[in-house]
Amino acid sequence: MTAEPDSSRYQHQRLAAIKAAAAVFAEKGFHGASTRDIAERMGIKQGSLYYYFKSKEEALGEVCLFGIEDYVLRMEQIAAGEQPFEAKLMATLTSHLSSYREKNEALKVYNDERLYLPEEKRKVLKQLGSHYRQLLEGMFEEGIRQGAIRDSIDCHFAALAVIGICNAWGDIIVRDPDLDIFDTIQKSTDLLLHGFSERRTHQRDREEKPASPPKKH
Amino acid sequence: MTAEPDSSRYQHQRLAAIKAAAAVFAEKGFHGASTRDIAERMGIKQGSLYYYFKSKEEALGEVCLFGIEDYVLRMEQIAAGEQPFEAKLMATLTSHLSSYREKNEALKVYNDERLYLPEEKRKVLKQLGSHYRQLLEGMFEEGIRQGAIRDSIDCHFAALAVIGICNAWGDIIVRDPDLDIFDTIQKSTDLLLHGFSERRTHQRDREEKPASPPKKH
DNA sequence: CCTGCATTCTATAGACTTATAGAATGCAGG
DNA sequence: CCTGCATTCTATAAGTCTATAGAATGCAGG
Repeated sequence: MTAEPDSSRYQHQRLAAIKAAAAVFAEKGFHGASTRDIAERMGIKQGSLYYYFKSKEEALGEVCLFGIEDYVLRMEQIAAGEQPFEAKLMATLTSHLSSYREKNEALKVYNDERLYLPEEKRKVLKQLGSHYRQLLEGMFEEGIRQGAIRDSIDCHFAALAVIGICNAWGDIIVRDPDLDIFDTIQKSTDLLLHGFSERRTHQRDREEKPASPPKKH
Repeated sequence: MTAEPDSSRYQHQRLAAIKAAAAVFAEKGFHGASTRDIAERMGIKQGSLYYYFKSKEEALGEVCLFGIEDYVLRMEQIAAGEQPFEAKLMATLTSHLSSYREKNEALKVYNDERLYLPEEKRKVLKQLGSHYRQLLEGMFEEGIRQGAIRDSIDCHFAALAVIGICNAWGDIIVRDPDLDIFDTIQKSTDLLLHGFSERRTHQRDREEKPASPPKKH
């Protein structure tokens, strides 16, 4: 161990391995990617990878965990905050879509490949995912109590819809590095809050937009 | 050819092969599935599969095509119709989500695995997909002209969002055969049209809900 | 019954993969 | 300099997979 008690070169290289695996799995899929691909991407030989992972499957597990762990954490902070519902929703989208840029491909791998993990590992991830969804559901329930959203909203449906939209944009974000995330976040938040329909009356708003005169056809 | 000019046993079996491949690819992914898996599912031996496909890749191409071809057709009919915007949107969701049930897994395979096809085949599919999106964009433009939706809507964004939501639900539909599709269609259409927000004024509506008093927190 | 054709089978070549074992390398500290 | 440990390498066993070749099967019509 030379110097630090535990986190010397090993920890650093293991993380590099996880990131390499994330990139390769995201591009070729778990089964389409070979351990040689991963090793080559981090500049070592295929066999050496097994110094860091017991198996290819373990690598997948680590990538998936890496992909969601702190994005669940961020969701907890958002949910616990004091902002009004609209701000929380936007913060959620911001956090979720930003993950797709920052963490590169690990979140995508979690979404697309986790089901190739053995039952046991999948259960742990499933709980994290369920927790995320429940936080979101709680946010919607709070929104209803506060009168920010309609009380006819099915919170379970709403949470799944938000997650679904985020992941749909995630797919696009990962493949198109030029997409303006912030624009997407704003438009998506607006869509989720207000829908496409012409609002045919003033809301309570006194906002930035000069409110283009509600021309009807 | 025994009887019919062309579509004797061969055509029938080839379709069976495409469906078997769709099921297996959907479950295990293109690379995770073997030609043996496909053959076994249709009750023949691995080598016999090559009587129907030149390669595993060709099978993937056929599955993807099978997955979208007539769902694009249905979209054309919807777009060309005379219904108001709201009805067209709902028809779109109905068509899209129903495809996930009817066509079993082929549409899912199109979504998840088509990028493993060689450039050339992918281009054909991409055009079909783009066409679908353009039809949807046209629907939104028409909706704006008719005053059904806000003219601030970005039609390109809107089309991608609708497709994204449909595919997100598709993932869930394929894995959960008990999900009530019709309920999902209705809630999703409502979400897309009106959003989650409390509408704080009478629209033109005279609907069922007695409009719970807009309590603020 | 025999011939011809469509369909399926068996067997296998050749390539590629995961995972392991044991050797090499290089650095840290005595 | 030498020893010990962490890290990486080489080589390979054992298995799987795609695709092909040629044989078997069974049916239709003469």
